[in-house]
Amino acid sequence: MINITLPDNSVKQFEEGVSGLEIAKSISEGLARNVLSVKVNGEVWDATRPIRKDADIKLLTWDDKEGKETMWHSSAHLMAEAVEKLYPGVKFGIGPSIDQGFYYDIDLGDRMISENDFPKIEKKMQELAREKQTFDRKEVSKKEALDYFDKKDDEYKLELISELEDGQITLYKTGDFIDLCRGPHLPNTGFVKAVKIMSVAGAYWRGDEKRKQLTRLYGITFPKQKMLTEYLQMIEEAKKRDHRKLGKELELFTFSQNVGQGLPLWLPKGAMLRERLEQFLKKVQKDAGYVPVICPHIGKVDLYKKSGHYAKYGEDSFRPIQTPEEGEEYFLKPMNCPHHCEIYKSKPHSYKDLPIRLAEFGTVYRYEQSGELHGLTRVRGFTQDDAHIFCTPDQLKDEFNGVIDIVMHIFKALDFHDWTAQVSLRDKNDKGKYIGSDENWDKSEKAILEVAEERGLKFKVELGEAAFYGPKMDFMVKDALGREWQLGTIQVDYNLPERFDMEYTGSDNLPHRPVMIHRAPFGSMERFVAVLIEHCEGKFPLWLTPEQAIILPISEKYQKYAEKVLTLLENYDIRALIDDRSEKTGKKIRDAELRKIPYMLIVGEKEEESNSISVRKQGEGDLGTFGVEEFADMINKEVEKQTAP
RNA sequence: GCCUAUGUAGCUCAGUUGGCCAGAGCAGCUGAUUUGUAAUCAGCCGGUCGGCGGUUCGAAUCCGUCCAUAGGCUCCA
Repeated sequence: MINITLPDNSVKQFEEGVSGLEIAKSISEGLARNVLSVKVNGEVWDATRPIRKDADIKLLTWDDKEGKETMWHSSAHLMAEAVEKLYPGVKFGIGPSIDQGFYYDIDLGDRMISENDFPKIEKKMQELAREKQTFDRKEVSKKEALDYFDKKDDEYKLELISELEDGQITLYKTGDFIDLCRGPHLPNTGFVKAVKIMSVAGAYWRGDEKRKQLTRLYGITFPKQKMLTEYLQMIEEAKKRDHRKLGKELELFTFSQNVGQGLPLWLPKGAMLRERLEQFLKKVQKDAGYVPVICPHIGKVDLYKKSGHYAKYGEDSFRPIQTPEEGEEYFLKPMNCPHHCEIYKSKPHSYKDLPIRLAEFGTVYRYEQSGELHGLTRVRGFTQDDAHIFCTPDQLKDEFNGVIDIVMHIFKALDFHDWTAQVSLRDKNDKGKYIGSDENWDKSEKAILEVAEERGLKFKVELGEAAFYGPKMDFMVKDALGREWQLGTIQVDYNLPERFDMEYTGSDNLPHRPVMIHRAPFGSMERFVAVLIEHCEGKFPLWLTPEQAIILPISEKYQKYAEKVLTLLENYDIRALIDDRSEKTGKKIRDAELRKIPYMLIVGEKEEESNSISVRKQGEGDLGTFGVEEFADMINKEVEKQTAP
């Protein structure tokens, strides 16, 4: 007999070799029907795998993250089995579970799969699921594994096996399909009740663009049909928040094929919104001791050779511009830092001057690959809310903290809660990717980690994600469809001060090297506005929205009164307009609701007589009658509250 | 850049065995209506069917190519 400890710390005795599934059955049949896998001493196992020693266990169901992973990973096998039956002779790469579902990378040879083929794959998967095939685990030697996949001529599995250690290789067999796999898996395929192939895409083998491109099939499965329906509905809802759709509908920005790919055109309403964001940050920065600078959009190629950017990105940039005379080449600036370095160098500095914080909303141009462009989140011309802080090594930590303060202030004013900080460090095994001394890297990486920990930030560390010149902390936020984007960024740089030979005179009267911090709390105005649109579904906070109120006269008779109200509101700095069309009030309300204007002010006979307005709030309905000044005060108080530090 | 799709009026979308002057709703314009909390009525205007080339007696429809867009891969100073 062995002792099994359940999550509630109760201990039960079972025969040696009992499985998670059998333990579940001993508790209740209902539970047994829902157990997908089992966590044994912290490791997720097949629910059918025998447990031979005392153990802490947790039975995993759909409600557990690991339960979902088991379901989806097994579904990847199920899909592979279906594909192998429908397309005999195909070879398989990897097939993991992901955040929402799973995928499998497949080498189809000369054949191809398109969306039209999804239904028959889904049908086959459902057929196989109904057979309740078991996932049979088998521990094999490396040689056995290699022999099997060699016979199958599957070079991808062979490559994976060759990197594994002998003695820890397992195969899983489902129906006729045998796969190299660590597991765990479902008790049987019957747990999969709803199946949907989501999309097909090309994916390079092992993420290397120099290697073969395989066909990646994305899918998702559920233990209930209803869950699939709900999931698909949720995606449809999320699409309504897509900034590309709302940007068009709300007339914020557009693109023109004649201007070029990835070059956004800000329409008046979008521009007003963006300007307000910029003014907001400018004020915050002024209070935090930043000073403005302005630089041109081009700079000599030599400037970027000096900074090191040319060697790294020169070939992948827009081609240089040439002067009419021979010999001089200029780049469209892909970043502002080299210019700001030259500003620092325009005069000698004392340690008493530092820190110096140079800020600029600088528009930059980068040649992004065409397949990467995406609405306003990934573009070829964009404006960074950039600043460079030049400080002494001793000041680095305080300055870093000061920048985080600004980022937090912005997130609060815009009601962003769902962000994570990502600390990107270098990959010490990939030295060629980075420039600068190990000593400086170590120093700056340590500083960032200390700050993150001291502030108690929710952060994760990513090795190998650092910029080529230094480590960084990025603030990540998800878009409507769950894709993560980098917004704010703070980057430490010991490299440019070196390359530009920047100095300050210390109290010891000797020259010293300053440290540089690149930082952009919004990141880029384009991307930030995109994420903001999705975040608030186009219903911007009152302080930001281009149109705060719309006056709706009941009929032309009240046009004069509407104009009077407008003038009053304008005196209170409220952004309002009048809908003077010859339409019924219901129509005007409907249109204003769709334009997501926060307040609708209805004026007719009643209001004119009592010198008032009827206020309707977008999305909420009638708020009752207000005096105009009373309403204006209410609006201005709300705005003040939203932007308070 | 690569894989797979898509591209018809300002917007959303009909239009497939290739066949008369390519349709609808919304938006816009004109007129009527003078309107009370999510769509008043009528008329009108508006399209090189993404561009170019080809097959065909005939192409929005079939083929090629380029451009743009979407989902992914790679990349992201």
